Amino acid sequence: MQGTEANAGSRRGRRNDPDRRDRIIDACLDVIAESGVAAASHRKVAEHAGVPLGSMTYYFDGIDDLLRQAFARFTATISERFEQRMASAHDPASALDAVVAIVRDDVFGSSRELVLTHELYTLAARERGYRRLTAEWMARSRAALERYFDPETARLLDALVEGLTLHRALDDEQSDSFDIAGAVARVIDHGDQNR
Amino acid sequence: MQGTEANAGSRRGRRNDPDRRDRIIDACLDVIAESGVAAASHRKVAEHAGVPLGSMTYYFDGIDDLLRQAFARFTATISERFEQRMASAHDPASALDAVVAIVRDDVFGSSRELVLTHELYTLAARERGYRRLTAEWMARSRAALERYFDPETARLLDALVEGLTLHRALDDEQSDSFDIAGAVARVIDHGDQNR
DNA sequence: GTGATATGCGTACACATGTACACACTCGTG
DNA sequence: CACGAGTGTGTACATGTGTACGCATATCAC
Repeated sequence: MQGTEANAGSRRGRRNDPDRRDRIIDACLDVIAESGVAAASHRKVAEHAGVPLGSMTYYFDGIDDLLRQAFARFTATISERFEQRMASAHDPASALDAVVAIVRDDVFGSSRELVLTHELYTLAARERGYRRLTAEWMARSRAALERYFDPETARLLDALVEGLTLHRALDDEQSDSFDIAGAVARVIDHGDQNR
Repeated sequence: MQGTEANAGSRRGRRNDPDRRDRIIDACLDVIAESGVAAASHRKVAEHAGVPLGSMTYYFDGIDDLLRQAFARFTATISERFEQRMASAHDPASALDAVVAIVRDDVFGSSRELVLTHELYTLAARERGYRRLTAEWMARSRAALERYFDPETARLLDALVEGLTLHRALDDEQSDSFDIAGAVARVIDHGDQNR
């Protein structure tokens, strides 16, 4: 149905020059962040990446493939960074600090990641394929949190972070003065933070 | 720049038959829920609503106008329902029950509202015009919560609900067994619930 | 040098889109 | 009955889209 030839995937050229592939994926994420998934056309991405249009279908099996790979890279990058930051913590208290710092950076940092995240969420809310990506992402961040908190607290923390980020993103003013650390502490204080 | 004629808005016909307008908006939301904002074209919405293509530009000033009005109706509907449910509560405890019930319904109910919400969030994350909509929406739900909880708790609750909904939407399994009531209570118990 | 083979790209094509605009049609007024 | 203003629609057009495919170019064995 969707592969035009049965053996196309593995035979049609070795797909050299991974640098170029990477550049295309990066450009794709840039375009999505700037103008949305809907605007991420072969032509626009190609122009942004400085590659000819023909390269698009050469390096990727259609635009769906490109989008999927772009978001896969995005979630991988974010997850890695999250795990790195969490790994530098050595007890629940410093883990909390790390969480707060991450929220801060996601919130005050460039809106690029925020927009990309929402674009992915939207795709995931409708298509199961992308939901695999978001589910894995969430699982990884929960796992990182569970090194310092019990599972229920970890889940709650994760949800809270998500919600706070959302609120900040969708409300222009208002949230500036919000005390992130206090909110997080309030969720934690109550529970029994173990291990 | 974007109005073709200066007086177009108020003069070009009285735009009768509001029923038809409404039907188009409903159809638009249906299409968005089913296939996303990107797929909500004049033609598809027209077909879905059972109106000719020409009606699209007749009743709305282009597709942006249609989308904006569709989402405006969506947020208004949701907000009203939320306020109604919250109004039926008479003390913090029953208000909590109402919140839990709403989360349940949003989570287990049809995915339509969930998908629409994400589509709107995505738009809002990138365009200020839609952010006005989401900001107002959030303000209304916070105000409803503040009838029973102090502002900080209300904000936290709101964020938590948002986060939980998100998690449930983006993770196929896993969240089934999650204890919503417990999570909400945990946020509340700690704080001083006043008024 | 000479051919062969894999790599990469320019281009064309069928199709979908938003929107404008000329045309029917209705209906109330004289 | 005549007619004219206003309501609503069919259609055409310019533009942008994904993708296939024929052709150029580089690389390498001999």
